Amino acid sequence: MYGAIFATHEHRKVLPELEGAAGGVVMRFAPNPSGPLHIGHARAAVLNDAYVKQYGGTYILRIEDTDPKRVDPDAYETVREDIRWLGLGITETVTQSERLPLYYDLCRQLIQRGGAYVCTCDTERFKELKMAKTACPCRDQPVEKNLDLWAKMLDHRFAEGEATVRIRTDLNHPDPAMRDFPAFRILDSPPHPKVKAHVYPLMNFSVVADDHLLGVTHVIRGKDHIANTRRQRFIYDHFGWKVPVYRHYGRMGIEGVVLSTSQMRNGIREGTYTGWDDIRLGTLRALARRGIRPEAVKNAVLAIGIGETDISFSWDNLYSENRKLVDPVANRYFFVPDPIELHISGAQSRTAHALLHPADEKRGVRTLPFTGSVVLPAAELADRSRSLIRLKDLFNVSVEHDHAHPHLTYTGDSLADARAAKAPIVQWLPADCQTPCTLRTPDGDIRGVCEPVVKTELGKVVQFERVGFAKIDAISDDGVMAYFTHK
RNA sequence: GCUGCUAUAGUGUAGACCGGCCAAUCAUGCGGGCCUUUCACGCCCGCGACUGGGGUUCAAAUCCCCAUAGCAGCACCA
Repeated sequence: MYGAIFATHEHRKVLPELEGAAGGVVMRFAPNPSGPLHIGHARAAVLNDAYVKQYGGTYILRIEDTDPKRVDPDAYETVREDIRWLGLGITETVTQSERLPLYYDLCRQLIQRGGAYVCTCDTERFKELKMAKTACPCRDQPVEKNLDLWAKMLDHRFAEGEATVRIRTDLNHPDPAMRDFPAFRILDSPPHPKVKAHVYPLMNFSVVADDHLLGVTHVIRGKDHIANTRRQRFIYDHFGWKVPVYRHYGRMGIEGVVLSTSQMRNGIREGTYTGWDDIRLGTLRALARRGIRPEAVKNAVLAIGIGETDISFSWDNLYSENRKLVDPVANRYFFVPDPIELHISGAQSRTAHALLHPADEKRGVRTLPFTGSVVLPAAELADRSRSLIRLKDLFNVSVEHDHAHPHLTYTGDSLADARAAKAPIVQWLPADCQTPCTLRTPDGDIRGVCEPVVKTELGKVVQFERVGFAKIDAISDDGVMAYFTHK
């Protein structure tokens, strides 16, 4: 009977079926190690994860680090941590920079098949030809020459920009983006942090190579990859490989936070942000720091699904998911923002007991010794029409405003009286039993005081009664630093 | 500009492939009520949408066409 109290009876929508998935799937999450994961990554990561769980199979983490310009050496570990936090069922991990020889070999095979050629044209020149649907001179070189040029590329006989491998597609393709797109490039700098190389595969090549080599059966990715899917099909066709099943979800707008890795990095360097977990950022670690549970992120993302429509991410929905998780477990405490200290006339000293959780008496109580004076939120006294206030778990007081100074007088213990008078029930703290507490919100810090026992909740999410949920972020001589989670 | 995708309440989502059971689902949000020593949780009630216009049909949110809007791609990034 008691077990039912916290049960959520909501039936979760299942994701739409994927064709050809009945016998199990092989899927992958393929981030680029340029920084920590954010909500946008979480969508791809969680959706793929959910399908692997739904059909059974393997879930590959593939680190796509084939662009040394966009690799942050720290991100290899950062990404792993974020994935661990999300609780993804990764069964295998591969790193593309360790697989360069594989791509080189496949490239040679593709050239032999006539599916690719080495182009030594100037970029701008090629672009003009492409727009004019005209072949560049390199396109008709014999296979032998292409193989020779490819060997020279690997031999570092070309400098950056002097040679590139292109996939032979269809120069008359109506979409210029499809026409003989590049597959390998030469990069003299920066050096790759993990491997010594100068010839790098471009995403469309390495992705096809790995999806095939790793046996990936289904790919869920954003619709910004639709053109890539189409390009990749040319490579599959050249090799005669089986194409995975693709699904492209729509663009997701996320308001109020910074998601751009470069913007975040600059902001951190310049001191605008305190770090990757600054609450103004949309990183998973920022959410974690604020007290958002990974399951809430998962649930919110699954509810969004894989629709192709562009959507805007709803913080309300995420908060709602998180509240369901956190409300049953968060202990309750008093936090008095903007406190003003007042003496209460006519009251005897006594000790108040307040439940740590209203639905679970067994968890016990907090004790608040009242000795004559209390602090109350200034906002509660701003309304001068209020004549009666109940201090939660203590007693009722009448309020009289003598000019700017409110005077409180004890009027009784009866909860019924307070209810009858429709008196607000507010949080308070004994004047001599409180700890400074800062509540950090996206709109700025709120200074106040909280119960001293909050110090025992370090790292946990609590609920400040009538204020909202907060994660206890740090304890110091200055008091408690709490991060506002949501109402 | 070229190529393509999408269009259901404030937000997200179901229904659309196989027209009728859809005067359109669920969640969130908002409003009201109940419960309650929190403005939390829970429960109840309510608000709120098929982008527009044509067409096909006995019947269209669902199929077709046009318009409009949004988005994506057109990188030697992923």
